[in-house]
Amino acid sequence: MARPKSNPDPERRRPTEAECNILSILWDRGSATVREVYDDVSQRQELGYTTVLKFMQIMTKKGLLERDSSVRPQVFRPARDKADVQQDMVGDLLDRVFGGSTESLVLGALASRPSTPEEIAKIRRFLDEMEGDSA
Amino acid sequence: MARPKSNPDPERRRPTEAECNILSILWDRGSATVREVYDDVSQRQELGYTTVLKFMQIMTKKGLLERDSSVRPQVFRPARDKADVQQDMVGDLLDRVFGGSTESLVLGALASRPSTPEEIAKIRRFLDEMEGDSA
DNA sequence: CCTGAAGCACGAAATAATTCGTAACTCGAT
DNA sequence: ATCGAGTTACGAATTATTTCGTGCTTCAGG
Repeated sequence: MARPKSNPDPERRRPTEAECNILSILWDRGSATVREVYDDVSQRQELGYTTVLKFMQIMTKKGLLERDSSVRPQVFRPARDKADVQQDMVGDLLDRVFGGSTESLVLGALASRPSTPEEIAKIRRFLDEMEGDSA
Repeated sequence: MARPKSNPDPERRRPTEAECNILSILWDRGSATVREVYDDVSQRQELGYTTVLKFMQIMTKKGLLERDSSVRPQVFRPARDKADVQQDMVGDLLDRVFGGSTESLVLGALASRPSTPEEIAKIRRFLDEMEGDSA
């Protein structure tokens, strides 16, 4: 029963919640050993060392991370640019929850957090740039 | 092994992907029977009737839907406002993927889709309103 | 009242995600 | 060469998600 859904495109795989936590750290550091990621994660979450290791192994298999096994404590780094993945994920949410309406999403984002005038100004500036390019 | 994570707050549960599909329909219609949701979903996805029913039962248990069993084909409706849930979900993504940076998210959203000048104008108008309120 | 089509509840199977334990491996200090 | 601490691989348990099948219930038409 329960025929599995057709194998999803490995390139288009979105990181899960736990994977996002690890990716954030890797994006900040550029690269890191399991121990380094573990120490970082541990500051806000109780999680075993081997759990973090396992995640990073899975993520490597999924193509989210790359691994350098030539050095002794092996070093991992993100396989994709932060901005790329972020864009994929927001695009995903856009389709799944906001019916593709960018305004609704932006509106929701702004409403979900108290935004400072500086942030608003930055967004405005970005809108200007967009129009400048397209016009 | 694998101690389960502490039971998540049922109020703060985010709908899964399949649940989002059904919620979208319910938000559009206001309320609907399983048959109606099934007919709608079926137009773009091959999915059994009882599958849809099961989802809606689970969603009711999770508090995402409310059910009126007093009428014959029972009628379901969303338990929470679309805007509320959307806001929760975008807030979630904001924290998990964008490090809480609203500009980054908005920027990513705009970059992920070709936006029309009309959309940009609407967003700008919304920014105006926000500043008007807070100032 | 009887019956068949539609509705509904329940359980179960398959996959994905989360979390460790254990055991094998590696390497610098003795 | 050896030993112990840190590293890595592997498998397994548990929960969540997705997907139906089966069988009971209900009600409108005869």
